Amino acid sequence: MIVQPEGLNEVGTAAGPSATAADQALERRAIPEATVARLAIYLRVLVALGETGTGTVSSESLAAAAGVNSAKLRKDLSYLGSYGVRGVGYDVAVLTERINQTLGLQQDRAVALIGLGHLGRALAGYDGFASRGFRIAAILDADPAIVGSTLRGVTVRHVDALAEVVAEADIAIAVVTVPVDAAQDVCDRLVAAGVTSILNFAPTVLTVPAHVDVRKVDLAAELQILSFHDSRKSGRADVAVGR
Amino acid sequence: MIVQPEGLNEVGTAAGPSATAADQALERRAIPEATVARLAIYLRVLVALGETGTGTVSSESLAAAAGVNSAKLRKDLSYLGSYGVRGVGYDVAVLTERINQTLGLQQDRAVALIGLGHLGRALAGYDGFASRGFRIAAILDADPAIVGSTLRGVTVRHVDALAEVVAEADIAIAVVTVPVDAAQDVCDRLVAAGVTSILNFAPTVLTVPAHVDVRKVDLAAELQILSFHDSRKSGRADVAVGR
DNA sequence: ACGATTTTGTGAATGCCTTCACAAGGGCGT
DNA sequence: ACGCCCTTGTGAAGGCATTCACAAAATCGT
Repeated sequence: MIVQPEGLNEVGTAAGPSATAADQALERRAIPEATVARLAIYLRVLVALGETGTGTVSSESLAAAAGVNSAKLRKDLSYLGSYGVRGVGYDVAVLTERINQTLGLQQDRAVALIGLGHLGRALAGYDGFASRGFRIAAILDADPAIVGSTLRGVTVRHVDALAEVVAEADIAIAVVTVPVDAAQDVCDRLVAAGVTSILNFAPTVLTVPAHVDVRKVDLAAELQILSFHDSRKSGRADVAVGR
Repeated sequence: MIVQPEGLNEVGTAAGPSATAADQALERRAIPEATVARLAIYLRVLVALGETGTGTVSSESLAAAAGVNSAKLRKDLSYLGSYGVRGVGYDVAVLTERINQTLGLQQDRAVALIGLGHLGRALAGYDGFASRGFRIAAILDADPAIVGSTLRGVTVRHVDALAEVVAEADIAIAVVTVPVDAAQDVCDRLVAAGVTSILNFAPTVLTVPAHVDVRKVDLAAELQILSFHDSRKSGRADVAVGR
């Protein structure tokens, strides 16, 4: 049972009902948020298929591998255009490329990592970022003891130099792993420096202007959601207690 | 989960003498998945308010602090019963307690952590778990070099002992931070051992029986979603390239 | 060349979630 | 006590997202 609706993450983009005809032509139909989230999954499966030498794949089997039903997958892909062949399926290489393009993964992107605690270090060492075109171009922290040290070829800078660092490396995406108390402040500075996308691991709601996207990863909340479902399965102890 | 048991969907309105008191106490209305995810956020805000000594809070200000609109918040809370006072607001302590109860957070829960790489270590050291009633009761890894060492008072066991460890500590929730290739195998073993809720950090789709809940945290996917929105903001370079 | 077979792409139907808008309820001042 | 003001709780409406189900391609075998 896969309990994961839209859950915690929300992107606040007001993509807008006000698209011009030119925009329409250039952009195709607006891609639903739920579809974007799944494209990333399809992409991973496609890359894996490509590595095994698979040339084409049907919506049925691609959907199975991605854990969704095939109608949904086909509808998702239809937002990208018509890239399948009836009676055959999708060309793995072509579709991979098309999704990469749609997600804007063709250029590699400079990412700043703010906060080098346990989690920050773990993320710095996570191959999944680099291998998908996200290059950690800057690491910032507030602790003078680690500023100046080098991690994965990147020198740790002080968070007070945030504006310069962001400008130098042309950074648009930041990953925030600072303590809760510092999160909104760091966030404000990032926004002021021109960052437009933030992945927030601090367990707090960040307030940002409308043009900035925030996605939140909230580990404790994830466990609490599991706890909710779990307590409903086993005996309903909570109900016995409560009125 | 979305089991949707009895047909109590159409809740009798305030005046309606519909369900018996016993029914109310046992079942309540089914809580939408989207609401459950937000309860965790409300809870965090409420706890913070409680610490500042705030006694009551209106839906308007609680909603603002949680980053949602007030109608949504009120509807969410209405699934838990009627705990507000018109003209006044919600009692912070009462509501905190009620959400804790709903999420099944009154008992503390034993969690197993499988995989002690960078991310696993970071999670082991994360206070947010322990402080919310999730006790890391077991740590497992496949590397003989670290099996036997102690982390945060817990001795690392070999992943082959998974079944015994789960049984000993009565574990229902597992956090999986093993490499992709090992994830499905570990998952299968967890399920066989009786674990019913899994938080998966490995970037792969886990296949599980219907009675098991899986939630996935996919860091690379999060960045890709940000990338999508980002590339639509800045100049639309991808569209210029692509057809 | 053509029908059988496969699989896509998509209108239509359905269902879930959010938002609106307001009646009902509760406290407070006079 | 009474009326005013505030805020909840919730029907109803509106929007998205998912699922259904089938016509429209495209291949393959004969």
